[in-house]
This record gives sequence, structure tokens and C-alpha cells, in this order.
Amino acid sequence: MTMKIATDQRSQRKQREYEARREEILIAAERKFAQNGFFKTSMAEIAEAAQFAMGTVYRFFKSKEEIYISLVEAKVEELLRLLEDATHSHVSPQEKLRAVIQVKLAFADQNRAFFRIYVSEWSGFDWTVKSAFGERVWKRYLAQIDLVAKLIKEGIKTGEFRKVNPKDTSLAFHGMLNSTIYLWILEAGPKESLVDKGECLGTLLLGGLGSSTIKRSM
Amino acid sequence: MTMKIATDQRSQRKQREYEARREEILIAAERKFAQNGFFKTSMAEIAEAAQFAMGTVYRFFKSKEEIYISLVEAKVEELLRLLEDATHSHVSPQEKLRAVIQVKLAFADQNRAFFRIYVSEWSGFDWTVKSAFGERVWKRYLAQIDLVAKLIKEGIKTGEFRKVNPKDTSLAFHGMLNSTIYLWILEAGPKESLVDKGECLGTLLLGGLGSSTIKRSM
DNA sequence: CATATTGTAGAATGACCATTCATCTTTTAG
DNA sequence: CTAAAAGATGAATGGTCATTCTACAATATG
Repeated sequence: MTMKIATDQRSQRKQREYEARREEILIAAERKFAQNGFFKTSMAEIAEAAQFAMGTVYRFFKSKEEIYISLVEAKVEELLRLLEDATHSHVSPQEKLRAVIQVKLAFADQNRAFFRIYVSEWSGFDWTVKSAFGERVWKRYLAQIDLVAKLIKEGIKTGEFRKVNPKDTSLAFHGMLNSTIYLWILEAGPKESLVDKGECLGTLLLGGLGSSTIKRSM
Repeated sequence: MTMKIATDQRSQRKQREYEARREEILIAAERKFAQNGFFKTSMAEIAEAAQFAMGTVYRFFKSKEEIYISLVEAKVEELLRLLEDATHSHVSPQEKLRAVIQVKLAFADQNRAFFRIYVSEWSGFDWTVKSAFGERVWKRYLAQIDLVAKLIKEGIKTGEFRKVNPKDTSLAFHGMLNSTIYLWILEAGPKESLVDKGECLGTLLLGGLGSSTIKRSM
């Protein structure tokens, strides 16, 4: 019996170590993919960056594609979850909208390397990796759009927002966010804070560019 | 002498035919690249689509990369020129902004296949093809942003626009446009008109989402 | 019409890289 | 300590192209 327990514990440790190694590979791969993209990153590079031999990497992932998929999918899901949470913890549509901005920008701030991949893929992804995957990621993106579209619809109902097409507007909103994030990734060293731009974006979206006296019900 | 002229004319025809063939290859390549992206399009496919043998394609372009570059660069330049023209033929910043929207959407409408490439590259391009090129294309994109940023600055000066950060706002504006274009490319058959969405985008940008009474001087 | 020149063809070459596998090393367990 | 088992290794394999090259066709020239 004691034997059994000891064995259990040891295999638990094994399990943990396995996960840790897997994680290390993912992190190394994230760095490489962000640097050179999917096609121009070789398994040899990934293995080297993770400090394993190629064969070993294959013990953890059955293909290069699988690494990529694991990477992107995990993060996309995390982001979506964060967004959902954020919108649950606010009441007015306007506040929710601002929360979405904050969450997304903060996430990008935290996951710079990943976003480098994601933003360049969200648009043209289907042709990169098998489409079953592309579709799953795409679904998540549409879910984000939907989430915001619902907010907008809600706001229209309460009279807080003008009568617009919710989906188109949500889409435009995401475009605003993504382009802001992407330029920041390309240009900024860690100098300017991405999150700071959220305030401006929120105001722009809500109040528009026109100079007619704006009532910003903060 | 007559000889000379005849030869000249013949060589002119040759010249024309050369250009025409080159063009044909570009068109075929555009279709293929839009379909499968840069990496997953082989020279064999391009050659077949253009109805030439591979060796022949290489008489016109020295590499696959060169085909891609010619393709994207020509269009990017055209778009930028169109945008510049459009902004010269209007007076108020607001009109100019709406013109930008119209031109860009109309261009996408006309160049569906190309935009499929462009929008997926504008963000993550550096890793696809040599960066000297990536940079040139990127410059054009920044030029678009600058163009609009200037409009905005102008509008702020005339009091027509609110006091915002012109560059950030311009960036957000382009994000709106690009995401709208891209979803349209992915989803729509030729059913809905992209250009029709321009009206909504313009109004959203100028008047914002907030329900405060908007004065749309349209 | 003959031949020189220019254009076309697509098979052969060579580089690259994901994946596999025979071998070596470490860990486990009796 | 020692024989299995499990893990790690990186050279070898095989497939996929971009690019080149040699042979073939069309066109120009005299």
C-alpha cells in the first residue's frame, strides 16, 4: 500500500513535469512564431529555443501544427472568457463597452508576442493552417463581435445609444481596437501604455468625432 | 529607313505583347494568392493558371516573390493615389472623410481578390516576404493614416471636429474600415454592397454611438 | 527557303524541413 | 546492483517546391 501511494506521488510528479515541459515548449514556440510566423519557423528552431531535441518535441506534440493550434486556441479562449466576465461585472451598456476596451487592451499588453500572431492571423487565417482550426478561432472572433453587438442592442433599447446596426458597429469597434493594438505592437517599445489609449477610443466611439456638443454621461 | 520603321513597329508590338503576358500572369497569380496565400501557392499553380510553363513565367519575373511584390505594390500605390485625389476634390474635412470611406470601400469592392491578400498582410506582413518590400507597403499604409490624420487636424482647427489625437483617431478609423472590408470579403457573396456600409460608418465615426442629439451637417 | 534569334516547355536539380527511427541515457523497481 | 521501461537524441528519410537548364518551337532575317 505504502508502495502504491509512493508510486502515485511519483507519477504525479511525472505528470507535473510533463506539463511543465510542454508549457516550456509552448512558450518557446510562441516567441518563435511571433518572430517569424508559422511557415518560417522550423521545428529545429522551436526545439532549440526550448532546449530539447527535435524528437523530444514530438513526444509532446504530434506536429508543428498542433503546437500552433494549442497556442492560439488557448489564448483566444482566455480572451473570450475575460471579455465575458468583464461584461458581467458592469451594468450600463456604456460601462460594459468601456470594460471591453480595457480588457482587450490589457490582454494585448500582457500577451504581446501572442498578439503578434493573432492579429496577423485573425484576418487571413483560413489559408495558414487546416481550416477546422481556423474555423474554431474564427468562431471565437465572431463570438467577441456578437458579445459587443448584444451590448449595443441593449444600449439602443435603453436609449443610451443611437439606433445603429449592432453587428456592423461592433465589427467597426473591433477593427478600431485591433488596429490600435497592432500599431502599438509594431512601433512601441514598452514606452507608451496601450491601456491608456482605451480612454480615447471609448470617447471616440461614444461621442464621435463631430464637434456638436457631446454629452458624455461618463 | 522604312525597314527601320517597320522593325520599330514590330518591336513595339512585341513590347505590348510582353506587357500583356506579364499582366496575364499577374492576374492569374492574384487569383491564386488570394485563394491560398503566398506560401501555399506554388509556381506550378501560377504557371498553370496563367497557361504558361514554369520556365516561361521566369522570363517575366525573376522569382515568386517578385510576382507577389509587383502585385501588391501596384495596387497599394493605386489606392493611395485614389485617396489623395478624393481628398483634393472636396472642401470640408467632413466631406473629405466621407470621401475616404467611399473610395476605400469602392476599391475593395472592385479588387476583392487583391484585398483578400492585402488585408491579411497589412498587419503581419514583415514575416512573409523580405522586409525591404514589407517596409514599402507599410509606408503606404502609414501614408494613408497620415492623410486622414491631416484631415482630422484640419477639421479640429476649423472647429468642425472635436479635439482628439489625430493619429490615433485616424488609426482607429482605418481599423474600422479594414475590419468591415474583411468581413465582407469572407462572408458576402456578391449580394450586399460594401459601399452601402460607408454611410453608416461615416455617421458612426462623426456622430458616435452615444444618443446625445447629433447634428449631422450632411 | 535556310539559319539565326528569340520564346517556350517541362523535366532535372538542389535546398529545405517536417517527421521518423535506430540508438543512447536515465529512471524505475525488484 | 541490474534488468526492464521510459525518455531523449539528432542523423536519416521522404516529400515538396523554387529555380535552372537543356531541348524544342516559333519567328525574324537575308
